[in-house]
Amino acid sequence: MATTTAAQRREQARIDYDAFLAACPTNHLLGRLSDKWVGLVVAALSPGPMRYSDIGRKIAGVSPKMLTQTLRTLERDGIVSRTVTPSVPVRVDYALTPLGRSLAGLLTAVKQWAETHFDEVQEAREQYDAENA
Amino acid sequence: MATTTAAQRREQARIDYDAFLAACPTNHLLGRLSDKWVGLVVAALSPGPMRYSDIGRKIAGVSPKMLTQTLRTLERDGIVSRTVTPSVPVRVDYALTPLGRSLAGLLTAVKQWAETHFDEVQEAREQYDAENA
DNA sequence: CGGAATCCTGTAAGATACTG
DNA sequence: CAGTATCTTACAGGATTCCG
Repeated sequence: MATTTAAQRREQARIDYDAFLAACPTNHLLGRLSDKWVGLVVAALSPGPMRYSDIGRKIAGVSPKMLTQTLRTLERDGIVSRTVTPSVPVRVDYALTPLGRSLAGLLTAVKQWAETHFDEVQEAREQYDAENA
Repeated sequence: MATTTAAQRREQARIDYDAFLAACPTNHLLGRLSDKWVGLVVAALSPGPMRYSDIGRKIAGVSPKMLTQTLRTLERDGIVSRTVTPSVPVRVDYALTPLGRSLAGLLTAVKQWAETHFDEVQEAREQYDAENA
């Protein structure tokens, strides 16, 4: 009998499941939204277009690497647009696309849910922590 | 003049910002939602209560460690309830709380957004990849 | 100014084995 | 059955430095 019993079967299942998850739009979107900086960048860009370093200043604490990385993936997904103005010092503006504004609306919905139920979560936590002294 | 110019200033800003983010309900919720397994567990529990190993079997590819960890944090946040029945082999049931069902509703909203705009994202990506051969 | 390339490190996921 | 304890990796995130 093969020794493939517990571990290998689960590993295979995980591979299949990862593929399934990668193909799942919802899961993918959640991964995107949950990214530490994505929410902040979208929020920063909501009022209007901004330059690279303005975003960096507004977000305060982001390294250039992460800012670029975040903006790149958002640009690739059609969430933000990138406009280069080849003046003497280069000028690059970022703005939300229509799709990006739609995403901002979704974030607003999440925000409202969070604000509505935040105290319930807090209460549940305090109770849980009290019970598990 | 002090040598604290670029790096240290940003580090300080990051500390402040981390505190700000930790206190932000929206950001915190996003972090929770984005957790790889949370969405799956909530989805698995949506139809009704389930036992520990049933969830593990349904999710397929989750290690006992991650399953327990996920369930614990969800329980602490008041998203799921944990019921122990001290029979001969112990039996533990997990179920969504009202708050958990509310969260499931939010996930549904996210899902709908994802399904609605997924093709736009796909298109944007293909175009982006084509331009950056 | 707006990035790209490189290296380094902390965290956290996962495998594995064991317990009440 | 329902976990816990431990170990090991992988990779995201950040500092730093240099280029167009």
